[in-house]
Amino acid sequence: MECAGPSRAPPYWASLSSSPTQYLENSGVEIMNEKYNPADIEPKWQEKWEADGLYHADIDPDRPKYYALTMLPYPSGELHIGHWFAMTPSDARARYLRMNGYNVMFPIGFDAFGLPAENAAIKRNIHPKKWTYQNIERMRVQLRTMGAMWDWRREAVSSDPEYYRWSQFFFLQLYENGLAYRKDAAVDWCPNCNTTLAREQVWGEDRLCERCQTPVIKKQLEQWFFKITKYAEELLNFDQIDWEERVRLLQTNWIGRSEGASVVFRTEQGDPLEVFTTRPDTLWGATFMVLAPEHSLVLKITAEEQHDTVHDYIEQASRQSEIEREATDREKTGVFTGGYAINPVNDEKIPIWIADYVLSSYGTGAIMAVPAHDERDFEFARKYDLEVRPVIQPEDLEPLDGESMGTSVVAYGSMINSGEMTGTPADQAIPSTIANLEKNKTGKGAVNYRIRDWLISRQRYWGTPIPMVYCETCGVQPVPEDRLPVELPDDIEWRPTGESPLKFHPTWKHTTCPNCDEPAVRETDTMDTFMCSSWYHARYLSPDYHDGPWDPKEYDYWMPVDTYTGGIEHATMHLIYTRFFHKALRDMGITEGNEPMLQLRNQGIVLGEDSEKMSKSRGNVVAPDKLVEAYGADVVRAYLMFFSRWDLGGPWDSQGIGGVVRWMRRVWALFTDETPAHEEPTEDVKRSLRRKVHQAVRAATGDFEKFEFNTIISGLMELLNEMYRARKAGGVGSSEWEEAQDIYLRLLAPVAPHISEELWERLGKPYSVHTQAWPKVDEDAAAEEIITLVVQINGKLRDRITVPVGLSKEDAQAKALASEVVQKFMDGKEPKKVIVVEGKLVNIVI
RNA sequence: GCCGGAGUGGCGGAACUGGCAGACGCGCGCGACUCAAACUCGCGUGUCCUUACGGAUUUGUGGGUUCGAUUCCCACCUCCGGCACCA
Repeated sequence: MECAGPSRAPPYWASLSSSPTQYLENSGVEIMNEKYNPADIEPKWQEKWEADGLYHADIDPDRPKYYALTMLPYPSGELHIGHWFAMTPSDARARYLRMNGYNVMFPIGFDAFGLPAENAAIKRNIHPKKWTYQNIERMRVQLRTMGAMWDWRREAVSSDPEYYRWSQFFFLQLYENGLAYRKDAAVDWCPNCNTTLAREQVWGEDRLCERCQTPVIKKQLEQWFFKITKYAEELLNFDQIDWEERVRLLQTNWIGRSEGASVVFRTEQGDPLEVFTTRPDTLWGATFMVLAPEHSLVLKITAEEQHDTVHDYIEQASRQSEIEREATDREKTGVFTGGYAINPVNDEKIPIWIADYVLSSYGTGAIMAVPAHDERDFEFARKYDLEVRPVIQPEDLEPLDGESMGTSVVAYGSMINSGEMTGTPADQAIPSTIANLEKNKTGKGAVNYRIRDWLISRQRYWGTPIPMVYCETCGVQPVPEDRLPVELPDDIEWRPTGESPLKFHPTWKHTTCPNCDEPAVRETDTMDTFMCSSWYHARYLSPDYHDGPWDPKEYDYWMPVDTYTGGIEHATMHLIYTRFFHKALRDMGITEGNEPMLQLRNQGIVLGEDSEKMSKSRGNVVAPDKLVEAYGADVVRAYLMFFSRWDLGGPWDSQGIGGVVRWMRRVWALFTDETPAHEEPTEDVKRSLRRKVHQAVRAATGDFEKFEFNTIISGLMELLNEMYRARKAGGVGSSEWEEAQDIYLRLLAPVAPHISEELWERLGKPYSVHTQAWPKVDEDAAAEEIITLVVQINGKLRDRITVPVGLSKEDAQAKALASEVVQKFMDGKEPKKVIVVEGKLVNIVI
């Protein structure tokens, strides 16, 4: 193999003293009857579970259902360690719930449409379909090595015609309900992906394509949108779901609700000119208005003598956005239109400007400019020498002067220079102004949202065709439901031209109008793949169902999703789309309930050993297949749960996994070594073992509920250490020992399904450990009888005393004061105060 | 600029409701086994002082509340994430 260069990180096993395989072979524990060799047991059990249908989940009205869902993978062709990190703890938790009596469904499938397939096709001249389905084949094999409890009968692949036919069906439903519409607009375009993007797919200040990190540009195009804005308010409500705070915040910020007022100004020509403002209390300070260059009234209001200037500016603004995204310097520019507007609150005539700092896509595309109280307007006013008139006087500031102020004042305060409203105090200013506007019918309280409608058109081949037809006489026509699916043709040429490849197919786009039967043309754009993933959780329920997107019987039983797990990077994409989709379909009577997923938890990212994001070019990619080969799936699963907090993720540590290898080997050794005890265990040993076992059950149960997988593993490690101690003290063979073994394997089962099944069988217990009940805590057994009380003097730890549980405060105090160490530190002084916390400590204040 | 999160040993991390900080693991040190190594097992391992016994100190920094603060409050510093001409 060729060396990739000096910056390449060593492979993950390089720090081990030998190759992974040797590492395992050399590690036999002497006392064991047989070495722990995952390769001997893991495939064996995987085959048996599959043959037995152990993880099939079927409708069972007698058991509570539980729908556990992990985000479906994109079939890139290589299962990533990130997939393992996301999926194996989710699997463990699904198993835990199953052991708790739930009828748990844990399905899997593939998000199979998308750009990488097409890019691979262009690069390597392989059909996107072939590439995708080959990858799916390979990933099915890889996924099986996890030993997860997938119900493979539920597998759905979003690029199957039987799947996307229903994506098309939903498109039509949205269309018919006025939630899908076509609009000519300035949209985001990725010049590398050669397609438009949804606003959600443009990231950060630099406006980079979410997929390829290329700066996006603006293009004026006719595109399809979904009216997600209609649901903005409802999407802000998370009352019915248990989603992580950070996701709720991301979505809330993304939706960006602002409260204020809409105010209707009038142009000189008498046209209403509506603006949105969050500060109606500053209305009297509006000294000019600004329209976005694209605003529909611009040409009408432009005065004769300003025509050329305005025209040039519009021209320049549109060219600028086409060539380059927003200028980095951000110097505001604009021109006077020569037109004027009348301020409804004081009938004042103010000039109308156009400027590109006003966005056509937010609010009404027009603003009232109040330079005294808005930073942007202030900057603009000073640049073009426009009037600055303060109308709000904050209490703690010197009286404001428009001529001399060096910056705008955004703070609240009492109104000044505001006609009849002058003198209104801060807390009244906004509501009073709104009331006034409403009384005069010149405005009203209003709410605006930052979120934009979801642009779903993509100029690429490998996606769901948009089921619409354009007819010269009848216009835009939906494809009738009974003619779905509109299938993708296989014989296609991929030309990275920036236009949809379907457009260049010789015959595909030609069809007849569903309305008049005359020749018509198909829509050649395909849908955003987030459309496919907005409803896959429901297709999983019945992937082979033909009479609808899903079998209503299955839907009624399984929905909604009880727990959804996946990456947080989808917070403002998939996770917001899927909520919108569900709510839109609910309003059409297709889905039930207000939310598709009740509980959401997000894992962090596994970084390379160099703490950088894993990437082929950095050479820091950890390949799960190699890890499984070297250590076995159980070890990889357990290590991924153990190495960090699940919600945080963190750098991979190839040394650290050794600790989990050792633990698993010690588990194996303890359960397979049949050396009889040499001595009888004391009652203390047995009692203590039982206590530790039940305390461990309590801890593991709580940790599963809280998604704290790292402490589940550490708890199991501790319990194992405890069992080794008990064995040394002669515990083997007692009934307490047998209970400990039994419970240990049940606790281990969700985490390490193979070794626990193998050892369970070796103990002669009935197949399968995975259908056993999760152990119940015996509170009496878990209770402590003797505890250590901490004795503090002035809050400093001075002594520890051993006392029985339930010792009275008086006795605890007496016992603490009697301690020799305490006597020494008290130095003959009398205690001023003694605090006794039962079961915890005694603090003596002197 | 706005919104949010996080700072605990050499490292990943643990700590119930304000009550023994550092569980568990990695790494490191010493020892046993071995001709030797690896593996495995045992012991130790926050920092400083002390030969030792022991003591002091310690959860980003500075304050506050409290008998007692990693935990609550205030201010600040650093790092991370999101948004950003959103009126």
